Amino acid sequence: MRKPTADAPCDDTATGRRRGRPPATDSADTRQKIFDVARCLFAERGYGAVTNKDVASAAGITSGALYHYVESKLDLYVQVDVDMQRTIYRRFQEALASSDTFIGKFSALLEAAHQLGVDHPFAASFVGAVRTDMRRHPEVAERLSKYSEEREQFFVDVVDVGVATGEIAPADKPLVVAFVRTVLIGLTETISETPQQHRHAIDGVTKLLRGTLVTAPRHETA
Amino acid sequence: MRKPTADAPCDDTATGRRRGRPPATDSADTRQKIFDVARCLFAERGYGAVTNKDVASAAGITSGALYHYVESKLDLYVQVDVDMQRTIYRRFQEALASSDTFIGKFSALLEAAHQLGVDHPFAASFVGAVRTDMRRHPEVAERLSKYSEEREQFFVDVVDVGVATGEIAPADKPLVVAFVRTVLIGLTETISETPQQHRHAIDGVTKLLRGTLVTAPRHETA
Amino acid sequence: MRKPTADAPCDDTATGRRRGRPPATDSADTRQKIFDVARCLFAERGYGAVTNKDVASAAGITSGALYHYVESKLDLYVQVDVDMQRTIYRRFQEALASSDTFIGKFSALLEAAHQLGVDHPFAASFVGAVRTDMRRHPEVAERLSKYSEEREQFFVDVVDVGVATGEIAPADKPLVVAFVRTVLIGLTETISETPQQHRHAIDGVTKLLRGTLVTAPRHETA
Amino acid sequence: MRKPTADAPCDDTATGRRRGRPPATDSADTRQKIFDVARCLFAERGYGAVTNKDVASAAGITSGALYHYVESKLDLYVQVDVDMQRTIYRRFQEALASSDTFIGKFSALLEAAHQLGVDHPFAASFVGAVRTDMRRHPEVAERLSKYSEEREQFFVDVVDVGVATGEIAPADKPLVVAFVRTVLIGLTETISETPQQHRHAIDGVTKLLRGTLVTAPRHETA
DNA sequence: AATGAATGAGACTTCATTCAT
DNA sequence: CATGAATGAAGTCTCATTCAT
Repeated sequence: MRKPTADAPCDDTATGRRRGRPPATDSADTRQKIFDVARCLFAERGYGAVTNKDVASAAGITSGALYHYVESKLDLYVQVDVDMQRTIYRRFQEALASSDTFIGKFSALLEAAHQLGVDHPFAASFVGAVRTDMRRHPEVAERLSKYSEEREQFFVDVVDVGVATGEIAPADKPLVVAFVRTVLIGLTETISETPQQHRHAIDGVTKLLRGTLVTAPRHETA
Repeated sequence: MRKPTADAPCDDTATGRRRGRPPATDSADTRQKIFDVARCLFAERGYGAVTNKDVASAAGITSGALYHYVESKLDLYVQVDVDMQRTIYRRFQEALASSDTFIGKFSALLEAAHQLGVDHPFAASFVGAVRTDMRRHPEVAERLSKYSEEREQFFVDVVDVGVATGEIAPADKPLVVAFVRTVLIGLTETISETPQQHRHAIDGVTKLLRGTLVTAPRHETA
Repeated sequence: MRKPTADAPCDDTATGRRRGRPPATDSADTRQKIFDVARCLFAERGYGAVTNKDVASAAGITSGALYHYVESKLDLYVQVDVDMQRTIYRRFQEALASSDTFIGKFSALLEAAHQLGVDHPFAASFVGAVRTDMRRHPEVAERLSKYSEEREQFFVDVVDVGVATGEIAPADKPLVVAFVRTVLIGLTETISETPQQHRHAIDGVTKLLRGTLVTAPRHETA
Repeated sequence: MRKPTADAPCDDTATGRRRGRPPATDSADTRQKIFDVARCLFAERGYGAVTNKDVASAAGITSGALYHYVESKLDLYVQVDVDMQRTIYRRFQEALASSDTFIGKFSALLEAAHQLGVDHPFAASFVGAVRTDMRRHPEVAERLSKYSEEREQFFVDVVDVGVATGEIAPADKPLVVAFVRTVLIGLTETISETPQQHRHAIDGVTKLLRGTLVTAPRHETA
């Protein structure tokens, strides 16, 4: 069983090595290492600011050797993203299944997002990086556009439940969709900061939804 | 009066200069043009993906001539950011002054953010780009870190008002700070999309704060 | 008036130089130098075996500076070829105009080919290199295919004259076309060797056409 | 009996090995396959544009395994060439023995060249590739120069026969040597095209030698 | 005999920056 | 003030070759 190394910081192991095949090498290990460090580096610095050499030396190989595993830097990025999607969507689907109401589903979603950040910090911030990289690099956008469209539909589906249960007035639907989207994007963007702050943000949203975060001021003045 | 060009898309071509060399090739005009297009380009593609040549040719000059106005690409970025800060903070201070309550101030803040997006679309998304670029490019972070710290304090100050007015329980303060921050970041990230969606997100937050966006479901099931 | 430097050997001038713009530089001179050395190097070693650095340092610049003059190595190659076509076709058209018979035209063509080799040795052998490079590098073939089709038609046109004058039996037309083509290709391939041998080959063909090169053996034995 | 695979196109894919590891994976089979595909690939694209991986995968092995059979890419190329020389010279010597006159020998030579092209199309165009590769790659030239000198002597020997039989005036000897060489090179260069055109070229040369290809025009005008 | 992981040199290309004019 | 020629560092990618297995 291969241990999940996703949580480790992006190592920068550049061990000098001689020519031919290194002894005791497991290809699957190297592949895993590459994807782990790539996820981490892309999450932190984005597509453009990460070089092949960065990835390779963090994975303990040379940049030429990367090409035994991926066809190009873009291909590496895409594969990392596809991996992510799988992980995230499984968790999110489970979260959604845990309740029948909008508030329940949305809270579970936030909770899942938080837990993902705890379990796989780079995975979560990679998702934030992707949105930015799609705007900045046309070649990334082209390859990932189909996935991002799926993601958008996701928000709408959750809100539709709220309309069905009566929690949300049909006229408010666009407002809630936009709100959900804004909050999830905001959370994604801040996930790489302290888990404590992230926790706070989620609790804030949850409390606000239940109407217990903010009350009318003692004396209205404006 | 120089017309505000911030709203124009980042021209990617020198305007077809009719009638030979324009008589009013004023250094100030060129300077303004450079900053306008730089703001726009940096907002759309970030620090790393914009080249000096992109900026220069959109401003109608060559990349060598840029160095008459700025010391380096980084310097240009920083100056654009400083310009932004001034514009934004004036508006935000005005917004804060318009009310004495947390809800009032926060709503005004969101309104100001929205209006900024309408008046200067690139200015607003530039702010979002800066946060990302600071994470991705250490040299940017180093130069802009002092401003971003000020920004953080801003959120805290607003929430402190809510604690003082009794709208926010002292224990909830970190939750509200985190929430405010998350929403504002989420809004900044989505500002470059349709104004309508942005409007919806803001209205959603406002309604939610007032407790009229989401209600308990007709029949609780989970 | 710029002197034709095409005849000079491919210089390998690598003068160390400091950063910015070098003093007393004429862009047209550098451009001319680049094309001259490129023609020469491509002629000698072909598209694949010539590096940008080879061309650049022979032209006295760095390989990055090449990109002020051409968009890519392929583009450089194509431009050199286009230059060549012009020179060659002007000469060949003049040669063809000098006579009304097939033998006259063909002899004049061979003479023009020889003179071209004397005047511009690299130009002529570049043409030979092109045929090979088109076979070896698909990207070259794609860009130059239209020119090479024109060239083929050329041979046919010359032979058609011979059919019209009665020098060639209509049934022999394909044989003569193939012969003309074979000889011209053979000459192109050997042009980079000594001019004396080239001269001999041309004289041999001419004499053969006039029936005075080879006679029946004194006593036929086989 | 191993079937001659020289006529097959250069396979670019390992044959789908059905039924697991073939029992007769004979080292000699693999060796033959390597040389066959190498000859074909080098003939089509030349030394520089063929990679070890191209050869290996067309032979159904990996590029590392190539090194069990040859010491280097250059070594492979040289060995293919040595193989060629043997085949070609045997045929050419047979052709020369079939007649005692220059015209007879030269015609037989052309016929042998054509037949070689029909029997082993890649073999013949490989010879053309070698001449080019020797000019383009010094390392190739160094290894093959001794063979190419032998080849040159060959032409002289044939012509000497013609001088002895009186078919060629002694003073014309250099012209005929150069002509023979030009034609053979021209034929070699065009052999990879349609056999029909090749046939035409040879018939054209033969007819021309016998004085029946081109006659004086009906009315001389120039 | 063969694989396939890995190296290291070198290719093409981009780009921030410098500087003579 | 502006151009545009040029550098040099760096980035993506290719490839001949080596070698543990």
